[in-house]
Parts: sequence; structure tokens; C-alpha cells
Amino acid sequence: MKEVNIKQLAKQLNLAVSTVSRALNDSYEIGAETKKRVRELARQLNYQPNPNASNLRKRSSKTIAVIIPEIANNFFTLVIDGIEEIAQENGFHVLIYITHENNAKEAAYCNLLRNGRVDGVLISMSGEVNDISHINALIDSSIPLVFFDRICEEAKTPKITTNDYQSAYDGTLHLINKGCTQIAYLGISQTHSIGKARLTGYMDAMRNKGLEIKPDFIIKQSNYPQIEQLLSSPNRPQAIFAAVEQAALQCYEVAAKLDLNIPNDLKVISFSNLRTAPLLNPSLTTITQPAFDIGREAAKALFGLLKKKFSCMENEIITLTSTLVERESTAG
Amino acid sequence: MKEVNIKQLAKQLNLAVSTVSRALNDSYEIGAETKKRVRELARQLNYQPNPNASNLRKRSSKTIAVIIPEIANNFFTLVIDGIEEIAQENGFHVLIYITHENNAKEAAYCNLLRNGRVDGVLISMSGEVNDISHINALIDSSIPLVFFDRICEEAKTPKITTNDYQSAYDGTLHLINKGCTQIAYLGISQTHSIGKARLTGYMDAMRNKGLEIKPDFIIKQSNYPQIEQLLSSPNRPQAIFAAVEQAALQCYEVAAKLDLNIPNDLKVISFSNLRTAPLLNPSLTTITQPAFDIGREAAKALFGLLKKKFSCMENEIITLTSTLVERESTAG
DNA sequence: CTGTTAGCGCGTTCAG
DNA sequence: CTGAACGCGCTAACAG
Repeated sequence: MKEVNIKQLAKQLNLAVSTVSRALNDSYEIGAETKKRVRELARQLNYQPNPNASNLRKRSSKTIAVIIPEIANNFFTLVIDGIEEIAQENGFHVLIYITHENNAKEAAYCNLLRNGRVDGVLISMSGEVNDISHINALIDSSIPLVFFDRICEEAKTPKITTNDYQSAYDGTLHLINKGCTQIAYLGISQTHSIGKARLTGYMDAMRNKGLEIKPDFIIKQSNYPQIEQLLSSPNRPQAIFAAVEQAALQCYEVAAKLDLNIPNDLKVISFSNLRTAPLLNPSLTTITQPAFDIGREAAKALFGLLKKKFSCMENEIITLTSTLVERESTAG
Repeated sequence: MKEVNIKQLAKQLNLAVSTVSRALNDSYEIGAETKKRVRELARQLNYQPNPNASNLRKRSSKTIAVIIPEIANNFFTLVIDGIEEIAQENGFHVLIYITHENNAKEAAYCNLLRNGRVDGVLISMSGEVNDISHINALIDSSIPLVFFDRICEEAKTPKITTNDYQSAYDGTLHLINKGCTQIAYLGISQTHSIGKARLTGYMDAMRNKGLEIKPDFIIKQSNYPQIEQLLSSPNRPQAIFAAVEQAALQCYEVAAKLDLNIPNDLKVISFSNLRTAPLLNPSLTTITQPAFDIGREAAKALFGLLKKKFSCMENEIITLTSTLVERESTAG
């Protein structure tokens, strides 16, 4: 109701609007006494500058956008937590856009961000096709951009990622060292960076240990029917390498249906980022990404670009490390 | 780089700025032919109206804010998912603010939102003290507000909540029916609505079944030392009622340290909202809130207010229902 | 140190 | 149906 603006402040103080503006922005050319008076009244009237007017004039919004494929997912949740922390430190606002793995939506959102709504963008790409023209459009509009997790190799801009290849390799090795030779791979999508890296890590580990890679044992787009077929076959795998938590979840559900005991009948290892690890089923071995730090690093990289007024010029890649955790202490 | 604005469009089309503006906004007073020409060029030049200018003029931002105590928490994650879905349908943008249970931050954020940055606010209150002057300030600025989960009883504005009292009551009853008589309560904070409701539900169930409520068994601010003391005592409880997932987590960690077997030595039931339920430890019985729907309902209520141009006038309460899930099928 | 003036990019009168 | 002019609230350039 009472939309108090700078003009009203000026009138009440018998000052010019610009003086008030400068006082509020702590300009060096305003007397201490005046500043005090201005601030006093501003606080009293509960004055809040209109960000639209201010942004329009200053051509900066103190806002960043985070574009992610999904949010009901512990990894992205923790990333946001990290991003928000850094944004908060820098006094920035955070817009969230969820693409639901839909490339068209991703493109639409990028377009909405091309004109002053945000100063920079953090993005983890959707799994759908890889038309990256919307990314390029953003870069052309000189909006600083940082990729995390599901990165776009081609783009000349910073990227934060984890050692997906290596941890997939290690995870597979972990199963092999437990005596498993028949290991199946469950993925979700192969069209994004991490899908490829994880599958390759799995395959290389198998190959280097002289194990056969059965085509039937590789499900790139994990789904119930295929998992059920896989697990109910007489020569089913001894172990599952799940590239995403979702796949492990499906696996557990199918195993329950088929009365398969995990880990006795079937060992499962999965990428998973639950913070509530002790509440996890002890039969599940997990590979956990440093999600919170990924968020922090991505945000830091973006603010680095913003401060240097550089935009998308340098394309360093920061790689963080995941950790493997086995829970069942003394099973058997 | 190429910040294309409406003026440039007008020049290229040999039209007045106002005509272009009207064409883009599909005004009835513009000819079909002109509209087509304008849109053609706009698309071609990848024109995107500057939202700051537009918002300033229209006094509306097509943006809502979501203020939550934390995000590394499945409940809030799912709520955001629901909110984002409805926001997306309405073409709105979503700003996220995390207070980390800090009332001062909550107040600061509310103040930032008082002047045109957003058209409405969805909030779940921090657990700290209950100074709600910032809430009232928001309402005074006639910014529509909707509470969810951790509501503020006093505020005259819509509230979305779950049947916390009843499900805490039922959960406690569940433990009692399993033969437990010594049941401890672990909470986090009593200063918000759900803390009170859940504790009351627990107490009423105990009382109605004629069971003693031991003060030692009620830990309002769950923490490791107190849980450890509780569980290592010779007359420790037979069961734990955890009002939040975090408390259950602490409980599992302490139990592991003390070599207590769950559920044989200790039964645990907890409010918890993991979507990946099958990956949960089967010994944990959970009460799950319809988080996604809470988000959707809250957002719908807010958009209802926005459309009617009402702001905070009606204060209906929508109550959704949680579900209790026991996992261990045939333990014993 | 302070006031005056001129836009930022857009939507919206008011004329034609 | 279209154009010219004004102003949203604020900051920046130019005076004094």
C-alpha cells in the first residue's frame, strides 16, 4: 500500500533526489551528517529501493539463474545449497529453473535470461539431444555462464565436474575385487557428459581385468521391464553398477519383487548423494559426489567472471573427487 | 553484446516504438499484417524485452519468492518441485532464499522483497524465535503471502499444512501397538508450528494409552550428546519417535556407535520424506508428507491471490495428509 | 558537498 | 489503425 520511493524521501528531507540516492549508496561526496539524516528517515519509513528501476539504470540485476534438469534429487539439492551460500555472501539473488530433462524448456529458459534479468547463469544440461544453440545465444549476449556436472565440452566457459570416469572405474573394480565377474551397467542417458564418462569407466575396468562385457548387461536407459528381464534371467549378473541413484532404486524394487536378496544374491553399487547416509540400506555401496562443493565452486567461478567483467573467455575445468562408501560392516 | 531493444526493431520496421510494443503484446488495435511483420523480425533478431523496464512500467514482475529454512532436505526439495511446476504453468519465475533457520536472515530477505522484485511470496518459517514483524511488513506492502508447513497461525493469509498432530499421534500408537511402552521423543525445535503439533500428538497418544511420559525421554532439541546419554542409560527407551529425519539420522549414528541393533534393541519411527524409500534402511518406519502436493497447493493458493488482486485477505487453511510406511516385511 | 538534467527500455495515455 | 510524448523509479553526468 505505502509504496515509499526516493522522491518522497527527498521531499521530506528537503534534499534533491540525487543527493538521497548518493547518500543511500554511500557515495564519498556526501557529508556524514546528511548521510545519517537520510538513512534515519529511510529506515523509519521502511524504504526499499525499487530493484527494477535500479537494475534498469545500472544494467545489472544482482541476480543469477540456476538451470537444472531436476530438483527432486539429492545431488542438485546440495549443489543449490552451495550456490546459495556463495550467492548470499555476494548479496546476489538466485532464480531456479527446472527443465525436467527437456531440451526445449532449457532453450526457452535461456532465452528468457538474455536481456537483463540475470547477470550470470549456472547450468547443468538436460539429458536430451544436444542442440546447444541456446547456450551460444546466451554467450553471444555476453552473459557469463558456468557449467557444472553435466557440462558442455564445446563451450568456451568454465566447467565444474567430478572425476566420473575414475570413480566409475574404481566402483567397478570394487565389485570385481569382491569376486564378481558378471557385472551389469545401468545408466539413464548417454547424451550428456557424465553418462558417457561413467559408462566408459565401467567398460575400461571390465576390459582391463579381462572380463567380458556382455551387451545384454548394459542398459543405457534404465527402466523396470529391462531390469526385470535382466534379473530374472537364469544367467543374471552377480552385481549391478548403477550410474545414478534412480537406477539403483529401480533395481531394489525389482529385486524385492523377484525375491532376490541384496547383497547375497546381488551386489549393488551406485552413484548416490543422500546426505542421510546412515539411513541408507546397508547393502548399498555408494559413490558420492562432493555436491555442496560443486555448487560452491561453480558459483565462485561465476562471480569470478562477473567481477573481472570477463564473460566466457576462459574455459578452465575444475574437477572434484567423489568418494566410495561401503556400509555393511560385517555382513555374512 | 548485441542488446537488441524495441527501438531498434521500430527503426528497422519503419514503425513507431509504441506500435511495435503493442504488436508484441498482441494488442487488438494492431493489424494482423503489422503484427506478423513485427514478430517475424523480433524472432529473427532474437529480441527479448528487457524485464526490468517492463516490470518497472507494469508494476509486476511475474516472479515469486520461496523462503525456506533449509534445502538439503527432501521435504523442501519436493515442495520446490511442486511450486516450480505451477509457476512454470503460469509463466512465473522463482527466486529461492534459504534462511538456515536464522530469523534475522528471514527478516532481511522479506525486506528485500518489499519493493517490486516479486509479486508474491511462499514461506516456511525458520525455527528461531517468532518475531513476525517482517511478515507484517510484507503484508503491509500488500505482497500476497502463503505459508506452508511451518505456518504462522496469526497471519491472516492462506496456509498449507499437513496433519502433523494426527500423524504424530498415529506414529506413536504404531510403536505402542508393537508392544513398546518406553518411547522417547526427539524433536528439533519447538518454536515453530509443526514442532508443537508433533510433540502434542506424541504426548496425547502416550497419555491416552495410559503410558508414562518421562521428561528424560523428551529431547526437544535433538543432539548427539543427549541421544547418546539417553541410549546408553540402563533404562533406555524401547523405541524412538523422531519428529524430523535429522533426528532419526543422529539416532542411527549413535546406535551404531553403541552397538545397538535397530530394530531389535530399538525401534525407530521418523518423519521422513525420501523419495528413494526402497533404498532406505528397512528398519526405519517413516511418516511421509505429501511434499510435492504441498508445493503445488501453496503455489496455487498464491496464484489465486494474485489473480483476484486480493492480497492476504482470506486465511483459509488447507491440510494435507501424511502416510505411515513400515518397511521390514517379515523381520523376526 | 549538493542540485539540475537526462536518460535506462518499456507501456500507455492522447491525438490524429 | 498508428505516431508522438510522457513517466515508471532510479543513477550518472554535468554544473555550481
